[in-house]
Amino acid sequence: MISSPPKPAKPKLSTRRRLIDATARLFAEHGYNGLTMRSVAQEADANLAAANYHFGSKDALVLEMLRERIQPINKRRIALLEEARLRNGNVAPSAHEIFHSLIFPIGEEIARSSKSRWSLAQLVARTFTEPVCFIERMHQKFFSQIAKLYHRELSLAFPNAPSKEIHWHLHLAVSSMLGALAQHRRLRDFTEGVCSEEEVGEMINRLIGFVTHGFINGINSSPTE
Amino acid sequence: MISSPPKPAKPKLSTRRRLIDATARLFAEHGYNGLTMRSVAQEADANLAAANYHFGSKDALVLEMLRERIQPINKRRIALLEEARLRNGNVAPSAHEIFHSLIFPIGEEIARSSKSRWSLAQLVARTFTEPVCFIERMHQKFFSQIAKLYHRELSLAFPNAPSKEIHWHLHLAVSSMLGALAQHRRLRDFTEGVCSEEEVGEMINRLIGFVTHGFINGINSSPTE
DNA sequence: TATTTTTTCAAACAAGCGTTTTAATGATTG
DNA sequence: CAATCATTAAAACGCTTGTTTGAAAAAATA
Repeated sequence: MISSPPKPAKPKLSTRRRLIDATARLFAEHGYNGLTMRSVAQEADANLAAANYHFGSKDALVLEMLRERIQPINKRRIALLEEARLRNGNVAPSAHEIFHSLIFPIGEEIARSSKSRWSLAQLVARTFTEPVCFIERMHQKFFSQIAKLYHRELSLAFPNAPSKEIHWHLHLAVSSMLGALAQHRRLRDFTEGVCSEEEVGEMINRLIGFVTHGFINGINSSPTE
Repeated sequence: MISSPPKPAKPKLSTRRRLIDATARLFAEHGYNGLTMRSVAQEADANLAAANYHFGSKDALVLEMLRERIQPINKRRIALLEEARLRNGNVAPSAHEIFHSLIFPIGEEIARSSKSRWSLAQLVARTFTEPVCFIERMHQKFFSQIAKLYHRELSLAFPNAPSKEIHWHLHLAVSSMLGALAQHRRLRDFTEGVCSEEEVGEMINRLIGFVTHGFINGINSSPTE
């Protein structure tokens, strides 16, 4: 009897794949400086030299991980904006639709990556709070055009609002989103156990409403151009 | 002719003082892991061993710096709340007054520390985003009672709102505040030069309005108890 | 199967880290 | 002045960091 070779229950992913995933987990939890090549190797069940072999350096490894994680979110944002535009018959999307398209894709990704649920929230937030300068450069590369896009979109939704006011309140809205993502893991402690981190959907929906109202009221209570 | 001994233009502050100030600057800029004892010594123009001599360890040094910087802000918050209560004749302060008391003291401190203006904003924000666990513990120690106080205050202002809703939206408000402080230094980049980090007062006032409206609308558009 | 090419592995490297030590200096007190 | 204390200073400690090396193993190609 020729037995087929026993397939391992877990067909091991490629070393490269495991390295990137381990990097994402550890970066989200410990930040750039707290992430070490040795901890990545251990978490990925790989050799210490593997990461340098596949990516060249720690910087390149983290950069590749961030690119892989962030780009799908940005593409989804643009798709949702386009959807809203079509649904309205080429009329400018509302503030709520705009901020929905900005924030909702993050909730989708958090829900998709079922294991270690809200680590992606931390990851996105850490991208903005990390003091390491090369990450700042990366952030600019990935987000500056998105920022421009949303400013344009909001200018269409609020044609009478001065450009500077839109800049100000978009900045506040984005900052609030990042703050909420970064603080999400402290939700239970902060609320004395009343609210749970499990309710990611709740958080995302409330956050969308929060920044939408904050933005609208800020724009309306400011001098028109 | 006996000349009086030439007084140095800058009467050097105590080593301890210089170490704490240098720690504040470097912690705000580089975070806990990016701050090294050697960089502190250099920034403070002191010997490497001085920090260990005066504070015992890196942890103790950072902790003492945070305590010194944060406690005045919290005292001012409580004082402003008390002021509002007296002004209203013991009637519960409004949401705007409550969030004003929460956020305004930070703007005052930023304005007071004229040099390196918004580094205090980063410092406060970093307290919440640092992954190092002992800082998390410190945060809990300093802020958990403040959080309880504000929840109580908001419950008085919105007697019909369910406690959980107040928890949720207070969390969002605090997260927004921290996000805005953390992102403040990117204001100019984010807005393509339209808004400047110099306008700290502008930022604080807009932020107070932003979270107040976000909070009120969030509470009002949620089911009453 | 023989021969490249790619990937893994253990070991070592120099550099930077927080901390400690020991001696020298300065200030304070008797 | 002498003696005690607090502070500064330079050097070293053990440890961890990112990266490199050279040989072994695996995979791919011919």
